[in-house]
Amino acid sequence: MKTIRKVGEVLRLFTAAMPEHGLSDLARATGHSVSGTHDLVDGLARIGLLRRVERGRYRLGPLVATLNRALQDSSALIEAARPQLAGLWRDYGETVHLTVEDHGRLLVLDALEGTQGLRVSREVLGGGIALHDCAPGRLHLAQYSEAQLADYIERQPWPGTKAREGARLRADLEGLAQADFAAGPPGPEPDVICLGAMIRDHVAQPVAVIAMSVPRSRHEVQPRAYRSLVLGAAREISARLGWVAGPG
Amino acid sequence: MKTIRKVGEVLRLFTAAMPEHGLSDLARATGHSVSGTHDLVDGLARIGLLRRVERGRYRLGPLVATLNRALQDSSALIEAARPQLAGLWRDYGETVHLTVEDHGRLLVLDALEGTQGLRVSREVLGGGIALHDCAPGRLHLAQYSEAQLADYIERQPWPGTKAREGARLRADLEGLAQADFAAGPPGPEPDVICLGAMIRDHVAQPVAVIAMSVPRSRHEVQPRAYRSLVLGAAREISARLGWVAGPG
DNA sequence: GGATACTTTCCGGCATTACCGGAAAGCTGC
DNA sequence: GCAGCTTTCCGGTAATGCCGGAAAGTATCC
Repeated sequence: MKTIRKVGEVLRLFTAAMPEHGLSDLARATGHSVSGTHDLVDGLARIGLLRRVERGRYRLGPLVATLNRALQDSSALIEAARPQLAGLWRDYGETVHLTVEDHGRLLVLDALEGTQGLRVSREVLGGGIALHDCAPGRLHLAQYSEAQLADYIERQPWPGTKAREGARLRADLEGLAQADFAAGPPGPEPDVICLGAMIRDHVAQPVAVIAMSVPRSRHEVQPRAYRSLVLGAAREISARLGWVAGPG
Repeated sequence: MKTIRKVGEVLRLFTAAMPEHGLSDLARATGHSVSGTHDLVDGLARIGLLRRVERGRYRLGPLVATLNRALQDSSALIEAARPQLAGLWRDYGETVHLTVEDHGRLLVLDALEGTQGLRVSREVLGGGIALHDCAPGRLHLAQYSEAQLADYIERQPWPGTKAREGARLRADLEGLAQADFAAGPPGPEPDVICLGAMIRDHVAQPVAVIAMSVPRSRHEVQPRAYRSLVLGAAREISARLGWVAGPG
């Protein structure tokens, strides 16, 4: 894509030492015509990668900061969650994940595999597992609007009637949005229990799920303790992101 | 530019909550064909605005961080210099500038105009003043290689022979590179003295010039004091940028 | 292992767009 | 007011982007 190559050429001319460039400077530096370069930088200014600071002079624009914030924030979310993930992993030796929802699928941002002899694989939430097939995914689905959920159900390759499966899923999701917690076997793994708790940001928006996956045999011994651990870790992370617990 | 508009569309889909996207997700979200979207994201990956993390999945790429660093660093340079600029301005009430060199011209990154009744305008270093016409500019020229200087001289619209003017300029620049200081009237302003000192970074590279502009009548009273002030401010800023004074 | 289903990758033809020349406009200096 | 330079604007044309469809890759199911 020649145009995109030119975009790269032009953007790279903006450095800390040379934060501002005139039009003819850019044309000369890239070897293109002035009017062609004008069309290009005007286009970049329209999308926000550049901004025009005075007649014919340009600097890097707000989209750069926005994209970098997205880059940093996703890193920031991982950084914010890391202490609790590492804490659970160190103290309990179980497999832990940090997940977000991405177009109807689960995306793992961070994962630490358990250290005990009998452990759950970190891949248990990998490979594009369907949201409804795991506790973190059901928590994400619990945040969906009715329209989003209907669309999700419509796109599932279910045998039998979708209406029935959909009703069953809706029943499953009932209450999860408020409890901010879900637990159950992931996918076709009856001997694993995966517990997930919702992480919220400074405006109480759900942003991610922290999950712990445990062999059922260990979970059965003290299931309420596991629930408290995971919920507690999620609250600590949410607090770090600016969430303030309400009266509820 | 339709391609650039698409670039903006696609890049904006990458957020902290959705840092990774598959190809068909991007195509669906933008309404373009899968193969067309593939061409586009492949192009963006080649220039570094995106990066391919696994087959058909993309995240924001290193050029975003690089451009943001350029955005931040130019801000960082202004931030690093601001205390000294503000200090000189507050303590002495004279006009101060922070400048960089930009394709054979002086670029003002920051400026504070003097507060006394008789003051030098902040515009004195504005309007694309030629480098050789002011002290900060001559300091920038002093860092030029012989080839760069020859080219600069060649491009000057001087009456009379360029050889003569060029020789005169070279004589002017002699020693500035080592002294890291220059002073003199800017442009056609015999009643103003502009003093400039070079700011260096952590690898001793010249990055900017701090300049103070003073009515000649005040400069004449204690010229060496002004020189020390400006050089001292430059050293403090350089130290903040990681420069370590050598034995020289 | 083969079939199925889906996504991604690749490639060439064609419609669309980017590119540029040149005119008009803007700005500065004399 | 003129000269010299840069930027802005616009339309014609050549180059490129866009996409359809085939091939390749991957995962799941039987």
